[in-house]
Amino acid sequence: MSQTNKVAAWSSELNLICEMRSALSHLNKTEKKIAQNILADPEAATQKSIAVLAKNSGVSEPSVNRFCKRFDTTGFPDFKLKLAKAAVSGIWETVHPIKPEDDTGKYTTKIINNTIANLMAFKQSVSYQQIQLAVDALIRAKRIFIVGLGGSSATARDAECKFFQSGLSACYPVDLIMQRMVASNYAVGDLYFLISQTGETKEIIEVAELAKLNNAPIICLAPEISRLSRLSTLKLKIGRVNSLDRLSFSSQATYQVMLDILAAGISVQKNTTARILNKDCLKECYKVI
Amino acid sequence: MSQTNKVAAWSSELNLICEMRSALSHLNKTEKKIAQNILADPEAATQKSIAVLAKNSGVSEPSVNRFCKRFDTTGFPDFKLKLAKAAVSGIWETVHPIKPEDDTGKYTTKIINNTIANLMAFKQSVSYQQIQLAVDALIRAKRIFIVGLGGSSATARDAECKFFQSGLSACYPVDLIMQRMVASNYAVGDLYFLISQTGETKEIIEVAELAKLNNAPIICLAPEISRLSRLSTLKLKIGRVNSLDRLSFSSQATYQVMLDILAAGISVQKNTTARILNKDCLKECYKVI
DNA sequence: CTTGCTTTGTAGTAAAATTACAAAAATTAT
DNA sequence: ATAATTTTTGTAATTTTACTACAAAGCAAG
Repeated sequence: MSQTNKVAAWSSELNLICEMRSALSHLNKTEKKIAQNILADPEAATQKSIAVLAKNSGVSEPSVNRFCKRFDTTGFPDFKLKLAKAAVSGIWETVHPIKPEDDTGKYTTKIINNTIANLMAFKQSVSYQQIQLAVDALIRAKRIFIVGLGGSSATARDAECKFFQSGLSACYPVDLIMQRMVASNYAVGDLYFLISQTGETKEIIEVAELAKLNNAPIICLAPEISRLSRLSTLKLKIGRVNSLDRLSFSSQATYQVMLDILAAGISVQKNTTARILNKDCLKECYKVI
Repeated sequence: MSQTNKVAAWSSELNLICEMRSALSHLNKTEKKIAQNILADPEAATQKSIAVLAKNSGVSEPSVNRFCKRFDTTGFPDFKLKLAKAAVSGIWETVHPIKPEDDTGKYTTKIINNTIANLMAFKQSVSYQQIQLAVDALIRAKRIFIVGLGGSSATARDAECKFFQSGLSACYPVDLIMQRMVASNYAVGDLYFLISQTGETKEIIEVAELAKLNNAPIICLAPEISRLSRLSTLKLKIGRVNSLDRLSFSSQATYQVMLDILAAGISVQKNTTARILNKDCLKECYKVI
């Protein structure tokens, strides 16, 4: 049967919505009607019965049922289940802004939820390859210089701690003059790790440009579309769900998590794990901290 | 109906599996049987019919149906749908330790999931009253001195930024000598905000003791059972899900979120929101950063 | 234009979920 | 302790929902 082959071609496992999208052009008119109806609002489709969906699409119930089975599902209920799973990522995209009239409980849960939403979005969009490349570069580097200004200065300090704890030679020069000095005195083996929430701050771009003059490798933690990103060799992009709304910094936590990931990667790759996982050693570490 | 009230208490919005977990203790035996059966393998439960699930749990079908309705769903199919959504994220699971053999994808998702798990736990355990008290104290204070050492120094810096942006006079003295100076020169209106992941670091306890000598108010961000906590006037405790395992810092993000919450609270309460929410002003801020 | 194939819909069937009601258990008052 | 009341649980019937078999319509090739 030619249909069975088609099925194999469509089904990929990961995301039913994506599958439907990409299959759309290969579908005949009845199937297309159904697909379009579902894709118009997948979330809503998960709440409908087969009868409603069939009527809305202008086709018969068995057509819908057959449609479902072609997407590697056992039937309509199973299809809805998989559709719901696929739609999940979208659910987290709604970020609740904090309002002046919110009470303590309200803004507290909102902030936590927003942070979780950002992390979920991050989980979807994160590129393992980029992380792998960054970890490799960090381990290979003889010296790592971290720069972050204003709100990102805390993140920069955080990076310094975490990289250092993972056994790398990381340094975060606090003042701007030192930062410029560091950037313009590039030596082979140096690596610049630049952090910015906007990727547009004048001073950090200056630092990047100075480093660039020496063809130094630059890793940046910044929005994808930004001047800083364009100047960098390796971009660790973080898709921000939330708006510019300053009352919810929730995307900043994502930056921190990215650092956690890099630190874990470094430790794993350097096989320093054994030493680090040792509890006694841990307590030693904490004493120092 | 007392049941309807119960429902309100359980349902939270985010994750059905988490809700079930936390509700477990308030459930009667029939409900508990069902809950445990589902929680044993939520993914599998989404594939079962109400009849199978009822039989497996050793209860009747209507009991399962009633159980579902108590969790803010319209019935069994809706429940399964929400369960599938919750199961897809994989975040309900108890923290996964990072292993040396983990590949990039593995440790990346593990760290993100762990962080989310920590945030979920935090959401459950957080005390609005404590936050309210902390916000009040911070606003009332003439000067806020923040201290954090080692891994917490980044958090301290973060606190400085966020409090300052919310319009408070916050200062984070970087070196230990300055910290001691600040602690021993208490003036009326001063407030000490001490951060520590362990609550046991010698130097920060020293700072706390110096402040204590002058009967200064101390807010601490530290584990509940710790020396630092005992020395403090107001304790912002953060329940940590994860172990001492240094490879997953995931609890640190929770500290940052706590700061976000406090900053939001300060802004909301000071009614500075109008100014801050103004986009142009925001861009100005970012330029500076 | 007709034969054979594919696609779509109708009607009936099976399964699943829900409701109404009754029995059992637990709680309270006497 | 026991009867009365409330709550909880289960049985059986009902309703809804999804599926299957089959027939009609549409389409392509001979």
